[in-house]
Amino acid sequence: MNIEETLKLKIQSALKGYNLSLELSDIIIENTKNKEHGDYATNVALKSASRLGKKPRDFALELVEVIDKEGIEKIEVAGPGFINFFLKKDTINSAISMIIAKGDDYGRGEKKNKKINVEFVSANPTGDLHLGHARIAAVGDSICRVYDFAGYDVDREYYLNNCGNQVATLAMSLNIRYHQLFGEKVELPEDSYHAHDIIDIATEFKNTYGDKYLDNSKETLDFMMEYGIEKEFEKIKRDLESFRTSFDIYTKESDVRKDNHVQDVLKNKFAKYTYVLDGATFLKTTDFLDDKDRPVVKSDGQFTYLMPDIAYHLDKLSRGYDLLVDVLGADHHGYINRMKSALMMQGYSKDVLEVELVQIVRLIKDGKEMKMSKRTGAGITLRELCEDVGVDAVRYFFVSRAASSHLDFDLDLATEKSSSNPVYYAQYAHARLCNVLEKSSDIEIDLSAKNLKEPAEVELIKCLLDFPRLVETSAANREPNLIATYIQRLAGFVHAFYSECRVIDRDNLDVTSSRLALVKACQIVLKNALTLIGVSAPKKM
RNA sequence: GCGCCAAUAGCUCAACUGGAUAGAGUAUCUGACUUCGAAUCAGAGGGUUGAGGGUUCGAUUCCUUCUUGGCGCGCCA
Repeated sequence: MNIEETLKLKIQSALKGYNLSLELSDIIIENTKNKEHGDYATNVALKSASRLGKKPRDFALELVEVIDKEGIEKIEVAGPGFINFFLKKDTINSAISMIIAKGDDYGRGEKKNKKINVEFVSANPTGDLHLGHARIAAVGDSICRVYDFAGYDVDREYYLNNCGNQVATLAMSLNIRYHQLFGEKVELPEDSYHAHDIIDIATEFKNTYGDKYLDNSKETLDFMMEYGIEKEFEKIKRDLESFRTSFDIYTKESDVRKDNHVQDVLKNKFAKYTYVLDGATFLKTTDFLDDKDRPVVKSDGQFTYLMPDIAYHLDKLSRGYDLLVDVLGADHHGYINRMKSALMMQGYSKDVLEVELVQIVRLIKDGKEMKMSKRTGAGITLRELCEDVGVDAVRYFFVSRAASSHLDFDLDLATEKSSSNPVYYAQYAHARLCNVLEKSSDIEIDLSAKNLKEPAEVELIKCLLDFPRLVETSAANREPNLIATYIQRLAGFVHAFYSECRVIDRDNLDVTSSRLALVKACQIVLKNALTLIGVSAPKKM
């Protein structure tokens, strides 16, 4: 049981005599920003005084009388009616042994028995991943890590669009590049993929098959499409892997479409919500959340992207998830109400799908915005980014910003100043702690940590105690940036402690062994937090 | 025109989801290595939280009207 829980219980039992029926989760314990306000504070008196017809301050004073004071130095009422707790040093210090005992599991939440599917990246296999995908990958992967650590059952999924116009264009581009390699004077049309990787794949194709496929037949194009998709997708997976992002499930659009499944879904489940106009079939999404009805079958008989996508989301739900999360670029926001409407047609709540929008990243080079485009191949790829700036720095950069924040990525600044990336501040703190532990390996650690009393030490311990709650909040709101902010704060306290309190002092082993316990606890928490956002915790730098 | 997202220190971003004196980094200035790693620390300056109105004990946070910017508004995905 941690300190916050204990305080909540004390408050709850103090409230028993009043007719308030407050859940434990309604009682909010806050960290104080100011030492004069004690270690922790609660606003219950402010919140509920009016329901009892009392003045907040008076009610707070009443409560203080009946709260169990064990482990507490003193309780004060302040301001409009805050109740401030000043804890005994032992109470705070005792947290350290608990953290060390839990180790890698410190901060892990209890099992929630909630199955969540997070789909992210899902980029078309028509070219390299770029800057925007990097942000989505960093945010999506971190969300999954936080979910998992907080106690949710999470599956990471990638939806591979291997049907439709995009991949047909890929085949066409590949075919033309292939012909060009034989000296033919054919130009790439404007709307094909111009990036260099298509030439690489065409070259590989030529090296494998020679001139066997110069006939421009439909069979050849189909074969090239298969070939191109496979090569592109292999590349994507490899790049994501080196970005420390992996998936549990890959679903291909072709599998969703298999055996006329999409036709069946449309006919059997959506017939009453469709109508035909100008030869196309429309879905009445306006009956639910949308502002326009959406075409699901084009007048040429082909599905639009939406219909297989709907079938795909229904498939995910049929696998037993309590919640679907799609992490999408903000330019897809129009998509949300369409999909939710379709799911609602099948009786699902609109909340069964949550879409996490990640704002567009603008690439700045030489002080100017550089438009990224898969078609022209302009921009910077995830791979180049990792090579130039480093995986840790890139991930940290993206995760430390709220997904909703619009941000500019200045390439020159990122490469040139990568050494001033805040990630190194945290990693350095971790390396310093490891160094101390290594140098003192012969000294016994005092798990009771009874000799800690300096302000820098107390601040640090209280920061360590925040971690579990932070994990919960971060997961519940899908905000991994909270973890990054926490890491900065913790690293700050660690550095301050390091300079103020010398740890290893062989003439004073009592204090040394207590401080070593604190050092160990900090090292654990820092590492756990960094792992949550996919950043390494090095022992040396 | 309609919709979604945003606007906080010179710059890049926070603010525990409605709490007490709005905080970090960076940049500028001043100090600190004979000691566990100076990729660090201590300190200074820097704010009408885009503007107005509302809700209440209390608003950067919620509602509303503007302003500015980004992104959408296809039988593309």
